Amino acid sequence: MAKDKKLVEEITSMEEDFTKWYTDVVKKAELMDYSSVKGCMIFKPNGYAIWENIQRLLDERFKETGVQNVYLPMFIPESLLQKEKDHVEGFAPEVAWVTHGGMEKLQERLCVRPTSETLFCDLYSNIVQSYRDLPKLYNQWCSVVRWEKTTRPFLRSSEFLWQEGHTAHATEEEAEERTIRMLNVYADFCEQVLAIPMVKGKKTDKEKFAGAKSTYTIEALMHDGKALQSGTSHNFGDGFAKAFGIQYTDKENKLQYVHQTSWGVSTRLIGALIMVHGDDSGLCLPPLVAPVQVTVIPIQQAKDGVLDKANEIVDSLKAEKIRTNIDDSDKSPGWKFSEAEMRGVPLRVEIGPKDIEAGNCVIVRRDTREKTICPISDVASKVKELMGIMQSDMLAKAKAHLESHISDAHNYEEFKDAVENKPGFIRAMWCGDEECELKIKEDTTATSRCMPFEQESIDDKCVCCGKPAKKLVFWGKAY
RNA sequence: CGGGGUGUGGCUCAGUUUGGCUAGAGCACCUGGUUUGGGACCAGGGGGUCGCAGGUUCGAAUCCUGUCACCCCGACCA
Repeated sequence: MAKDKKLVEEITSMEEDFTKWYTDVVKKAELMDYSSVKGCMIFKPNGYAIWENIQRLLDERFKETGVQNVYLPMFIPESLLQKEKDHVEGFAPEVAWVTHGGMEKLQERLCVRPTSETLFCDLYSNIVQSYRDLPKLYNQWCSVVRWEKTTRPFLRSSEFLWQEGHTAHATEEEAEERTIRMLNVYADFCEQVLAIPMVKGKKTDKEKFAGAKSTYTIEALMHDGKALQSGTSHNFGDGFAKAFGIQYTDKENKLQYVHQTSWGVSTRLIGALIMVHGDDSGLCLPPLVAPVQVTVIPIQQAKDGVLDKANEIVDSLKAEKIRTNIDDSDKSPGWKFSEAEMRGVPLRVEIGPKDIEAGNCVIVRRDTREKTICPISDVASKVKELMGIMQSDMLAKAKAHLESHISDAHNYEEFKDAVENKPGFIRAMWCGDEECELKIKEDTTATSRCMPFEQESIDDKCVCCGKPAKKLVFWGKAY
C-alpha cells in the first residue's frame, strides 16, 4: 500500500488546506477540545500526556544544569509590573486584570501573570545579598495568560502551559553563558526527543523580548514551509536588576547589580510536533514523547487464544517499560489501525490466528507503514530496535525537509519571489535597520526569524535597501 | 481591533429565500445477533422547548428588533 494513501475521510489533506488539516488532526487525535471560555483550550488525555512527557524529559535536563523548581503566585500587583518600562509596554495590551476580591474592590489591581519576570525580580531583590548567594537558577512550570485576539490550538491561546526559567548571576559573562546554554538545552531536546531540527540564532532588536538586552531563539520549519518560534532564551543584562534593585556585595565589598536571564518553552511544542511529523492519516509521534508507544491490535479476537496471546505480548512489552496498550474493542481491525494512526502511535503490533499458528506477530511503523514479521518471543527487543530507528529516521526526514526549504536571496526581486514561490526560510543579508524589517514585512508578510550563529556573507548589500550589509538573517513567514 | 462566516440531538449538516401537520438525515450512542488481516452488516431503541431575549402572526427554526457566543482571514503576540 502506498504510504501516503489517504485512509481517513475526516482528515482534510494537507495539500488541500493545511490549516484545516491541522485542526482536523488536533481533533481526531483527541489532543484538545475548545472550552466554554473564550480563547482557552482543554487538554484531553492524549494531548496532556504529550505535555507530561515533554515536561518530564526537559525537567531532567534542566536539573542536570543545576536548575531548581519553584512556584510563584499567578497574580502580580500592578505596581510591580510597572517597574520596568519596556516590559510593561510590551505586555500591557494583553494582560488580564483582577479588580475585585469577592464583593470588594481591590486597593490595587492584580494582573494575571503573562510571564513572571517581575515576581522573580522581586524575589531576587529580597534573597540576594552576597556573591555567595549567586547564581540563582530557578524555574517554574505553570500557565500564563495573555489576552490574545485570535487563537489556535497549541499555537496561541489565552491561557497556555509553559515553563519559565529565571536566573540571576554575578557577571555579564556568566549570564550570557547561561542564556546560550539553555538555548542549547532546548535545541538538543527538540532534536533528540522531538526529532525536530532547529535553526538557532539571535533575534533582531525589533523581535526581541520586552525588556531584554538580547533574545536568542530556536526556529523550526513546519511542513507547509512556515516557521514556528519554538523556544526563546533571553539575556536581560542588568536592566531588570536596576529597575528592581537586585544588588549583591562582591568579594571586594562593593555593591553590584546582578545579571539575569530567562528562558521558556510552551505547549506550542506540541503544535510543532503535529506540523513537522504529521501526515494525511493524522499525528505521527516520535517514540520518545509518544504517550503510547505501541498499540497491540488483536485480529479475529473472538477466536480461541487470540486475546490471551495479545495480552501476553502487552505484558512482555510492559515488562520492558515500553508504553503499551491494547485495542480489544469490538471495532473492526481497519478501524483500529486508523485510530492508532490518527493518534500517532509509533508502532502497532497485529496478532491474529494466522500469526499465532506461525508463532509470529506483525509490527507496523507509523511513519513508513513498513511491516516487520517478528517471532512473538522477540517482540520486545524488536520493538525497541524499531523505535530507535524510527526516532532517528524521523529526525533525518525533518532535517532533509528543513535543508531543502532554505533558499538564498541576493536582491529584493529574488526575495519577493522566494516568499511567493519557495516556502521555507530565506537567507538574505540585512543592513541592521528596523526600517528594512518593517518594509519587508509590509511588502511580503515575511519577518526576520533570526540571525543565525553561523554567520557568513552571501552578499555585501542589504537585500532590501542596498546599503552595506551587516548580518545574515533567516527570514520567513511565521506562525 | 478590522473583514467574513456560523449558531438546529454528542458531532457534521439539511430545512430559513416563499411562515403551516408530529423538526429531518448521516455519523456517534444503547440492546441483541452475525462479523473481524485497512474505518463490517442486520434488526430494534434513546436523545432536540432550533444560541438567548423581546416582537409580528390564528400559527415562527423560518419574518422583524436586540443581544450573546464561537470559527476563519488579516493586524498584535509564544
